[in-house]
Amino acid sequence: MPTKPRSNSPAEASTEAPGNPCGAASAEAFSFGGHLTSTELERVNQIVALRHFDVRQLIVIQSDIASHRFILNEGCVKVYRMLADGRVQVTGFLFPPDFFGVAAGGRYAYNAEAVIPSSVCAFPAKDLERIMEEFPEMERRLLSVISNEIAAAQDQMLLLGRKTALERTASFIQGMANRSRSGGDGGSRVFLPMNRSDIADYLGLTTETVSRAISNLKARGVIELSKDRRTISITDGAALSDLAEDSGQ
Amino acid sequence: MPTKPRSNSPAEASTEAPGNPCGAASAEAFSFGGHLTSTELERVNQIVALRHFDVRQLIVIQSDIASHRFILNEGCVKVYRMLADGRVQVTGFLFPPDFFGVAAGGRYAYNAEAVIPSSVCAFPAKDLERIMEEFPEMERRLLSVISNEIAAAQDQMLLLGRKTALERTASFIQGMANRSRSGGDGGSRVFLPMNRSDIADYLGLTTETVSRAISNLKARGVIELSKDRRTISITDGAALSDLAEDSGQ
DNA sequence: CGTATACTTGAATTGAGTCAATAAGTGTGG
DNA sequence: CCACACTTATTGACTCAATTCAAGTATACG
Repeated sequence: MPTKPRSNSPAEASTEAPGNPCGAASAEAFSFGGHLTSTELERVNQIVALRHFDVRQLIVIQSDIASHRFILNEGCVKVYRMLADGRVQVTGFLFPPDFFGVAAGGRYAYNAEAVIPSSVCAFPAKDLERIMEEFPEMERRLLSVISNEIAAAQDQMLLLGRKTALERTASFIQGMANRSRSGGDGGSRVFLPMNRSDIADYLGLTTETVSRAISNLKARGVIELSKDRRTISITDGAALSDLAEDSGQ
Repeated sequence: MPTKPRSNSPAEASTEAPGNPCGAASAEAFSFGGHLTSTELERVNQIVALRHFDVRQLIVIQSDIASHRFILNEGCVKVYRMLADGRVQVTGFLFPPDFFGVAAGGRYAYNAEAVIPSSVCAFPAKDLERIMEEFPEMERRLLSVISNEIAAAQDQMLLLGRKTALERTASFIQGMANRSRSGGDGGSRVFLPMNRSDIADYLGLTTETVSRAISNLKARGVIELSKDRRTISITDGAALSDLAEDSGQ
């Protein structure tokens, strides 16, 4: 028996709302809390299906017809683009209860792949659209989610275009810390579910450079690394912020 | 008298729809064509105001309260972020009839500055919101516009994270050519309203590197430069596409 | 316990940046 | 129309941050 049992059965993933595999995730993602009647919520539940994905399994493929929209229920997903010769740029990491599957011109705009075993709630795009027409509240919330996504994309462009390797790595660690903080976790301990190669592809660097930058931060006394090197403790948050240079944010 | 007179008076900008300074721009941007009654259109016109901006004049400032939304009526606008030490990343160039002024958390997520003398239609955000509640059609259209913006942002992340200077420059020229093509212009001649420094800040390079890349493309016989170096003729579109590596698009 | 995978570290290379000079284009005023 | 200044763009020489190539080490896993 593995030390960290993973949820691979729909039964386990649906503990929060029996009969609705995605209750918690969908409600949280669309900020329904109290805004939908049980009838309305049931409407959403009718069309949702829970799907499981193993590590490195593709969830959506760029340029495929965008038949579904998704909410990440458990795990971590990387969103990325690829050039013909194999160069990869990860444009974002998703955590529960992130929404994805946005399309441009009826087709998915990116690849999405499970970074660790993950489960997602899948909504047929057509059904979701119909429900959105009924509940404009939902559409407005989606607009706000996507607006934030644009702001994040612009931050990432600034990082990729103008920051040094050390600054990129510091920004990444700080960003992950902010996410897990809002997710309820204590604060200065950050778990990184993705490997160095995924981080490198997100930061526009190589694995070696990411590794060197992390070692550099460790040597400066800004962070500490766990034995498995996937958990980072921030020991000097001020220094990390300085390096990250998050001016406007 | 200058050879290319610019429209600096509201009167000249409102030729298309007398009494409504932004008729053409707002209708086109929201894809109303035929979908709004004259009463509804009038509602939009009531709240719009035309504003003029000189070269390098700021239109919106990052982190200011996002009181207005805009549609570019004439000219060209650069959207950018800046680090504390002055490093700049241009996240996009806007052309008529692009929409901008999207906010995250009630505040503008970026700076926007006129690249050439420009005019914009300004809508008070509150009024626009109210109108959107009345006409969900508009909101859905905005959602689609923003979705495309995310796809473009991801393309740009791939460019900034993984493409060489030559590939970035080729991608930029091809992107500008696509824009002006859809804008009605013939095809292989592209006018670049922005200077090399703005291009460099968009591509995550320096002006020198952009200049070298353009010279390289010229030497390869892919493009030709006009005397004023702001108009590019694409002489080998296939070679340009190969260099740009626009896999999925 | 041994093998595979992931990560780190070192040395050499290189693409883009920096610094510096030149060239071309624009605008002004005589 | 020309001379001058000013801005913008190009080109060259050198530097450096990050990549590439190459070991080496640690951790996970069967």
